[in-house]
Amino acid sequence: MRLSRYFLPVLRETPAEAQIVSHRLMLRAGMLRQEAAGIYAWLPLGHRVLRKVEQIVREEMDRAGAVELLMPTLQLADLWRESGRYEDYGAEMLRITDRHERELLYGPTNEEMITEIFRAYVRSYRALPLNLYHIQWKFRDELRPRFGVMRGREFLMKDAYSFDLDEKTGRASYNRMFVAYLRAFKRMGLAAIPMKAESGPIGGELSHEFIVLADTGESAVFLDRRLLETEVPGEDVDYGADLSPVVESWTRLYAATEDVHDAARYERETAPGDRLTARGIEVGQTFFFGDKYSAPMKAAVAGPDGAEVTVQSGSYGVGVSRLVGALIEASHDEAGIIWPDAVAPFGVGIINLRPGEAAVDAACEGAYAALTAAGKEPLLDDTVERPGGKFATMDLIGLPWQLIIGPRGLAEGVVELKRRATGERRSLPLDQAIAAITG
RNA sequence: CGGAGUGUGGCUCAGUCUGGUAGAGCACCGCGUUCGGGACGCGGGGGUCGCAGGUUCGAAUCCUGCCACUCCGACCA
Repeated sequence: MRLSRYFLPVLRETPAEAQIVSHRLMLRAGMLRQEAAGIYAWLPLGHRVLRKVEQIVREEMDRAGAVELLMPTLQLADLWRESGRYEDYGAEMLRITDRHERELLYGPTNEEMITEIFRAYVRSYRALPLNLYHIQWKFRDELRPRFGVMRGREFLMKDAYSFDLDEKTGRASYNRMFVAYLRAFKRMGLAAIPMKAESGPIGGELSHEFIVLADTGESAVFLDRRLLETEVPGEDVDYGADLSPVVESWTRLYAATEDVHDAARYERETAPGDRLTARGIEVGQTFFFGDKYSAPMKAAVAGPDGAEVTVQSGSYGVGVSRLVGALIEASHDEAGIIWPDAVAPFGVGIINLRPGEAAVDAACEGAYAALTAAGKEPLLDDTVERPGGKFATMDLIGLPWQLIIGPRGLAEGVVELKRRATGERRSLPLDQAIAAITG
């Protein structure tokens, strides 16, 4: 992408409404525009990151055997009356009436709808286990939206739903999602720790919150620091195998958010040197809730003996839009965002220090073509502007690499290569710089 | 929903107390000089001052009502 043809409205000053660093940086870096309290337009740069995060989640869900579909944002109230949640959900649910006086709602989650879809088609235990997921916008009319995309009212969520014949296979499905989450967050460059959770309005007894550690996190967490070294399965993980040893390795050490923290247990189960008090951001939650929805909504299949069996279910959410904020909270400095490679909106920023000067333009175009061909998604700053602004903008938007090309360097046969994360700068010939980036 | 606060050009804000021709910096457009880490000069465009009533010769400013947004708290992916 050429910056002169792109849409990147960066701000030099911080909009007054933004209090936390991810919100400030998203607004300043031209990623986000607030349209109403807790409702945002994702501008091109933000949209690219959102899509990358979404794609990593999708790939790991698919790898774990989940099957993607897409359910609507609007749902019929009648469906929610079946589960009894229409009244339970309260004012947080956005309720809508259509022209026929039909009661609708903007979905805050999709347990009811997926159960309705499941029961309409699945009749045999042979179709199990089944895990269906979608990545769709949700709406929860929060009392007080805040922290930008971290607590919006409208947010993009991946939600998966597992269906199994019995509790044992249901727990195996739960474990597959647990491992998929470990992998997805790791790929994004995040340290996300699963912590035992209360299940809240979703229901059920087995549940974990996945918490990203960041100094600016919204809640305090207490954990055994050895969790930071616990291994995450590689992409060759066998989802057909028993994954309980992996889950066990992540759940046997103490880790709790402040609302469920048990100080006495913490002292009993951790050595003083292993205790770590930190702050965290919840980016995902897994639930196994048995027949909480399948029983009232009559989702059952014929078992091997022909008798009808109510299915066992779980649901598994990842806050995709929230993750973009969490990534920034976990990785930034005074100058701006520092994107982990896997989710960076562009792989490398090329700064043309003298647009219009033939030799510089030619070098930039050459680098642009080579990096594009190598799949590095370069963003070429070919705008005519003060060079200082170019450097600050590139730092702000946080691309992993910066390739700085100007007449002075070219006269000596070199360009400058900067690694955003470390600030390391090197002068070297263009072809070597490209080789370093494409690694 | 309890408490506190803010609405003035795209952004940050002054002006409101004490009513009298809407301002500054940044951003934007033009010309020129510049050009290697948020340049400079000259010229220019852009705002029914959140909305609606009211008071007044005259309202961004005073009064009433409403709306939006933000912060603290309780609640939440």
